[in-house]
Amino acid sequence: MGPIRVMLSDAGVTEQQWRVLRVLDENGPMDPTSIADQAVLLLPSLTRILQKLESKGLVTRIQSETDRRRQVVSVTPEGSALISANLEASIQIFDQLRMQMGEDRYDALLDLLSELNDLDI
Amino acid sequence: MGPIRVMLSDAGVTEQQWRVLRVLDENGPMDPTSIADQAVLLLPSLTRILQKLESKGLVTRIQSETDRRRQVVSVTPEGSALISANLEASIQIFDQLRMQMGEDRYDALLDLLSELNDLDI
DNA sequence: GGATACAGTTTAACATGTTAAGTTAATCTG
DNA sequence: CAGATTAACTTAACATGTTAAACTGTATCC
Repeated sequence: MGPIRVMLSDAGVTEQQWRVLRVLDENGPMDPTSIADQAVLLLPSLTRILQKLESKGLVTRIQSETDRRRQVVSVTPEGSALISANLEASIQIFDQLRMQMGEDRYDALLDLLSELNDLDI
Repeated sequence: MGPIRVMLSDAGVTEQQWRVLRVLDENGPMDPTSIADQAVLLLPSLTRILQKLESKGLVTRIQSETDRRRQVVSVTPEGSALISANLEASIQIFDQLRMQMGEDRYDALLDLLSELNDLDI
């Protein structure tokens, strides 16, 4: 189990749940479609993840008033606490990986993966 | 659904099942641990995949005589037929992707992913 | 204004990812 | 040689990936 997963496992969330929390933390309240896009998740996966996060009390969902098909997902104080308790360590772990691979190669990898993802083959 | 998945779906196998078949096709009969290593799959996943492939009649498993913990997995004639019926098209699809990304970038991506995998973070 | 198409999510079903625990056979050690 | 350890898989349990279908509001268009 990689160090990230160990850390998150201790915190009680999975990698994908963590990713969703971070996206919300960085962008503020937003709708599932946008979250899925930024967290690189398909909507059916996100649906389940949001249900889990909601049952854990880490996020809340409210129906949009203007368009009742649409939701707005927000982080709860508990969710914020979990994020700030782990953000620093999470960043350090990825920085360490970046150093291990070499910054250039690490950045190149992210670029290439992003390019591949955009090709949507 | 990407073109590879479309093709394999028509053939009745998943990407992972296809990967296992190709590894066996290239190396001949081999044991699950080696297959898992070459196909980049964890053993529990491979166990289920081999069960599926066996139930489809695409591979057979026999217990090793010298070490009865160990198995030897082989492709059946039906498995070979499926491989030769799809190998050419499969290669073309990946060649096309390689061209779309540019050979250099495609090769670089494979290198970097392999490097990341070896770091086993 | 009602049938119809479209948008945003959710459900369902099946396959794999991931970790821990279980099983059986081989090997090591005192 | 008996008991402990290791090896090779398998099972189990839970989470996500992936595709198709369903569901519920909104917008459209004759």
